[in-house]
Amino acid sequence: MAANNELFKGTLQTILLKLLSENDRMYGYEMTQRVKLLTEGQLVLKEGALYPALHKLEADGLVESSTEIVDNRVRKYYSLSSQGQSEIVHRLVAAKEFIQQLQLLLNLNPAMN
Amino acid sequence: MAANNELFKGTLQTILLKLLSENDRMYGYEMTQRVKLLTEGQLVLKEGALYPALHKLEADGLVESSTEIVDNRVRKYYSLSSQGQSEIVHRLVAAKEFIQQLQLLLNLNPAMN
DNA sequence: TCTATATATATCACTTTCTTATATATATAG
DNA sequence: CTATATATATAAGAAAGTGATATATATAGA
Repeated sequence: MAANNELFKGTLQTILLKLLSENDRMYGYEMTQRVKLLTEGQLVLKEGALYPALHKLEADGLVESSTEIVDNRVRKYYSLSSQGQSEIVHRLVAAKEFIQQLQLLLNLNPAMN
Repeated sequence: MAANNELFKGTLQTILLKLLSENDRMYGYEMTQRVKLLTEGQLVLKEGALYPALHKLEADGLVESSTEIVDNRVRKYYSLSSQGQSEIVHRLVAAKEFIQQLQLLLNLNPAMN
């Protein structure tokens, strides 16, 4: 998933849910482009990570999908389920705590920049 | 490794190297206690993650170990190798970038707290 | 015309890294 | 006698990535 480091392991689902919480509906390829744009090319979502992750989120009931034909190509739109909407709230709290603990352990607190 | 979330996947090696960069020498059990103390019990290093990680760091030449008998019990001290000392610098840069990108993607920027 | 690239999704073999459980051993507290 | 703390180690299994491959359409360029 990550372009240059291993640290993003475990964060992909949260990133995808967050994208969907802001965009109502998105398709996989669109997510890869959005992330690339937001991180200025530093983080590249690979298909081998992305699609299985989306399938798992759907199997777990956190997202719903619908397939459409656009420009003669198959496109699969995802959106947050109601369960996914409550789940992303918890995931963001967990992510925030994770970042704080990691900054603490690595002495990377924002105040020390 | 983590007490309550999956996000720490991939960060364990960096945390261990950082501990050793600050402490000259530490043994495994000591690291678990140190992390527990620093995170106020929120992050618990499990043995099944810790010891294999230390063995891997040693196999990769980033740490060195020496065994001692203390209080009649075996204790294995680890310290950074010279390679480990240069590696931790890069890992901390990568961790810092990782945190910034994650904050960006999840809208968890410090300024928004 | 052919090729490369972009768009778009999917799966599979493999690797890494974790969890959970088990094992061993000593010391101390109840 | 038992539980807990100290201390290290490994093994089976799960989860989540990487890298490669496959399929299909559209477009740009040589």
